[in-house]
Amino acid sequence: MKKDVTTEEKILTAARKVFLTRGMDGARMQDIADEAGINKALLHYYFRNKDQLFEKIFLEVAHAFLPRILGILQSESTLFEKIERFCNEYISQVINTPYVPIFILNEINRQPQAFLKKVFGTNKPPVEKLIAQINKETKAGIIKPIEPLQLLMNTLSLCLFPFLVAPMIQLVTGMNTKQFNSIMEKRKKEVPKMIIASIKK
Amino acid sequence: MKKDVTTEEKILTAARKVFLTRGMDGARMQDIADEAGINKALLHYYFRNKDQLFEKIFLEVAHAFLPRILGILQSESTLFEKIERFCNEYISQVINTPYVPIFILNEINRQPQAFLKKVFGTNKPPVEKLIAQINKETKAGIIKPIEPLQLLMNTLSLCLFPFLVAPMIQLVTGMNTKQFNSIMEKRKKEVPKMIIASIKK
DNA sequence: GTCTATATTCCGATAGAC
DNA sequence: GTCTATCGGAATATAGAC
Repeated sequence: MKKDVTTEEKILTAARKVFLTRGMDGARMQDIADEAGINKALLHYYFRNKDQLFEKIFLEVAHAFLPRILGILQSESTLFEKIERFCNEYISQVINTPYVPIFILNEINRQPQAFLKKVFGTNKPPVEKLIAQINKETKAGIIKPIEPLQLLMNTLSLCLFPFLVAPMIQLVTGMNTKQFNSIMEKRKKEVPKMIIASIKK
Repeated sequence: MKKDVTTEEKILTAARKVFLTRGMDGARMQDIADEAGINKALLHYYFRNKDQLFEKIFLEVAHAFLPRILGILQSESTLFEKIERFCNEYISQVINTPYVPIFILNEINRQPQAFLKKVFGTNKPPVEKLIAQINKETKAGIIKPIEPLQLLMNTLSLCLFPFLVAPMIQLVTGMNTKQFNSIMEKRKKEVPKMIIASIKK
């Protein structure tokens, strides 16, 4: 039995749920308290105010979500291998954290510069290495000429966008979450196939 | 000179801007009043309350954004032509209304069923015809077998997702809006090329 | 640490003069 | 139609008992 969850953990779990689904502006401290099975005062006892509680959740979520992308893209594999691994692992991950993409997206919109600093420090995300690789494989005649940014946008678009519109898709098609996820499982193979086909010589 | 903008128009313009960038929860009536150069009381004089003002903006924005998709997809063209026209026209449109996609996305998330009803009436979006066409062209041997939903997701993903992450892209690459838009201009040709290549026999 | 009760702030909405 | 002033409720935050 794991009955000894600390109050702090209960709060964080509840806050994660509420913030992810409602966003900073839409979330109410009362909702978080209810979800955690405690009262509002206790929230302030553990986390001074709403901003700090949100910050805690945001950093945790963002760090679990974003750097993982870069880890794969910076490895020593070939470009084709990277694309395959990325699509596969990232779709797996997002299946388990469905509300994260839109949450992150909204934070980027709310304050782009603060976002970048909080998530990557003062520096920008390190994609130079990947860009160099794309250019190198182009010159080597392995892939067709393509702007690295376009390739990156294609990959992220095809992996992430469906999750953003998942509620709509499920509503229109009548699918449940399980069925939707199995659609996304298929994309783990189809997306890299499509991308690689578009750049392979 | 077009100095005779009515107060109502000023309010609607201001409200559109504030709601699009901050969302329903994040928007303040005071912000809208400031943006319009009037005071709060006048907002309530013209539009009873915040909900009604939001509803007005939402319907206007959603109707300009969504049904246009279906218009193209329901026409009498071949599938390849539809894909080309859709990407071309939709990217053009979104270049002119950059905050709309994320705004729509958040509304879908806030209340999926209400959204569907408000935008498409009590019925669901009429995509049966398109699905039939895809299946027909598959049997005719024109395209490879593909689930219609996957094709639809691919197309929407590649057209829309880049706009959702535009703030981040601009921040990381140092591009301004004009430069970003020219990237999207290129995609008008590249995206349909990529999609068609993936299904052409 | 956890609660109840209360203070404080913010924001949508209304009253009423002009 | 437009304004200033103000109300009233909701949400965040604090005080203080246990």
